[in-house]
Amino acid sequence: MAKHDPDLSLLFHAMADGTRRAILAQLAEGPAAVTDLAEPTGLKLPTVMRHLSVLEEAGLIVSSKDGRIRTCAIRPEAMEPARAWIEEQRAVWAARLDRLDQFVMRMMEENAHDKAESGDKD
Amino acid sequence: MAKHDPDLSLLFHAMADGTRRAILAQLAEGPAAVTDLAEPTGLKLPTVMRHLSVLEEAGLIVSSKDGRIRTCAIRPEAMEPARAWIEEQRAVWAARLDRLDQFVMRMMEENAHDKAESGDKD
DNA sequence: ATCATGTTTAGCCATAATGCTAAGTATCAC
DNA sequence: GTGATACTTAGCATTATGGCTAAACATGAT
Repeated sequence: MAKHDPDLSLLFHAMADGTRRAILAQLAEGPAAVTDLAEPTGLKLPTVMRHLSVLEEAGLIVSSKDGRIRTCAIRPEAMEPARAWIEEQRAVWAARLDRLDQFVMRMMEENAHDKAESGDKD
Repeated sequence: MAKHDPDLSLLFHAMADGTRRAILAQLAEGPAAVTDLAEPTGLKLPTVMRHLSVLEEAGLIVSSKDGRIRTCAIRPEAMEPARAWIEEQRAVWAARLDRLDQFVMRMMEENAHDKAESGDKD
């Protein structure tokens, strides 16, 4: 339970941009070259390059160069920590609700006992 | 399939900060007042207030004021779109792998046929 | 060798994000 | 009312982000 998890911050930050999510979505369909990734965004190449390096530093993609073409590929397993963190919050919250539930149940039972002791004839 | 999904950007951006994730984790255990949320962070109140408003604008928390105390509570269902987006990327990627699989299978079959036609005697 | 193609680097600009302090407002306790 | 408590607002400094252009570099085609 690290208080500051830089990996998670990098991950979420990488996914927090619409352009980068579009790039990831495109790469989910298959590897692509930098130019092919840039075209649908309508942005200039250097700008796209920067997005790509953010994605790569977050571990969400890998890339390799063959000749003058750099091919990028998604690494879907890199999203797992993000998914897991979200899941854990849900789990903690659910556990708390369970405790609340049990608490309420106990209160209701005790209340029933009290009523029974003080006379159930009403 | 909106190209630019501002909600998702807000969500991921809100979760991209360690302090905010710590606050969410604390709130998963139960509602808390602003001061109680500020204390473990070591940050000043105005700074924490800002983090809280980022979380609230993303829909991740709600808050209400009773007297001079503002109580914040998590809204775990707000994380669902983020979880769903991650899940969809995985699904698209998995579907692509399936297609690749089938492609390879077909290639292998055709290759087998070719060999059979041109003579299967080794 | 020359030229087109596909990045890559460097540097600039505008805006947004994260922290702070100082001063304000509202409520509760006396 | 006075003072303490719990935010809230305003404003400022620093750094990060997201876009651009212009120029460099590397490779493939002629």
